[in-house]
Amino acid sequence: MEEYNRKKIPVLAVVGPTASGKSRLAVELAKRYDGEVVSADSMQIYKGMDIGTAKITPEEMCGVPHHLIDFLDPSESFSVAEYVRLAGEKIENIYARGKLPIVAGGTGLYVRTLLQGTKLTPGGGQDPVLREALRQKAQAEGGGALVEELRQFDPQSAERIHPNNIPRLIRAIEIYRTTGRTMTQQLALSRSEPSPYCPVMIGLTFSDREKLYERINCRVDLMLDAGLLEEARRLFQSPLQKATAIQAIGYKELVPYFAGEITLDEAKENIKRETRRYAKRQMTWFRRDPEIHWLSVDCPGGWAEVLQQSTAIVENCADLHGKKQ
RNA sequence: GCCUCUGUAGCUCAGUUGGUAGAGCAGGGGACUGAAAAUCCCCGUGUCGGUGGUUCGAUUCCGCCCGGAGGCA
Repeated sequence: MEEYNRKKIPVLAVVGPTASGKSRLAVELAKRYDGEVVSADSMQIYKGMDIGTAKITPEEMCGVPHHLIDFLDPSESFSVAEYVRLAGEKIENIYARGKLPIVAGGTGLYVRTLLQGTKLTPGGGQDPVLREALRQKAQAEGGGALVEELRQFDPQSAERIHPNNIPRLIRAIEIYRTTGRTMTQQLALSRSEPSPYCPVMIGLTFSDREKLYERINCRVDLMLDAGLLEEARRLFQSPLQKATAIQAIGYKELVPYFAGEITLDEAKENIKRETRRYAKRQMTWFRRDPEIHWLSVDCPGGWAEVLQQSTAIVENCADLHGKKQ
């Protein structure tokens, strides 16, 4: 077992809800342990979306190399599969150079899929035409119709996915139609190989949810002050269509304001509310993982204590910091 | 000072011809394998302002007190 783990790549991961200080902690730990940061954030990948995604600035990076940030045009779509592939390459490369890979980000799906070593078949079946057809079918006949269609070949998924969750139903059908494999089979297949990583995870949280929300509210105000409106205007000038970027909180809530349908204050409140809900969903995602070492950002000892605890966690894992001897 | 209206969930309000109450929003919990900052599921006990009285029983009726809003002086 020990021998087996040796082969795995040690990875430090910093997760948690938005505005909890992940980026900052990742940089601190990278400086201390000669690491490089691999972002796990589905929106910070986009160029030109800096303020609204709270993207780390070059100054804040303190010279620590950051990967998978700021490299894609907002009109391009992206997916977990691409993320896992790119992040895997980065991690291997960082490790090969004798440095510590630090995965930091709040996109639970990305973090889990990457670190669990989920195997996603290359080119694994996307069919925009089929998607559209299924979407129309759902609209005309309801989600139940998709459930029935899915039941024909994948009764397990038909049972598992709620009839109202149209995108998931579409995806389950799409997998089968394009690969010949059912989603159930695909899930089993993707878990068939052990993860190539040996992750140590630190989760940042708040003992008091209100504190988190105050921080979020405050940060949204700062974003507006920093020029979020201009950034959003620029973003919506380009044709985004169905790109991932239009889902970004902080931007999509401004659309009705630009259209003159709501006031700026209303839009601002909407951004705050959506961010709060997002943070809650992130917590749900990460809480489920028993491997995470949780640290409270609002602990009595403050940031210094968080840092101290974090280093204790790293020191505790020989693979992370002792690999160079 | 007098008169009228009003005080019910964090907020805005329903409601109970007297048998201790329910919507929307906010909020909470959960799911999550190719758009995930997305998508979806579940969750409503609160001194019915306080205090006396009538009553088998009061949040509901009556008195007084306290807090709002308006009107007359």
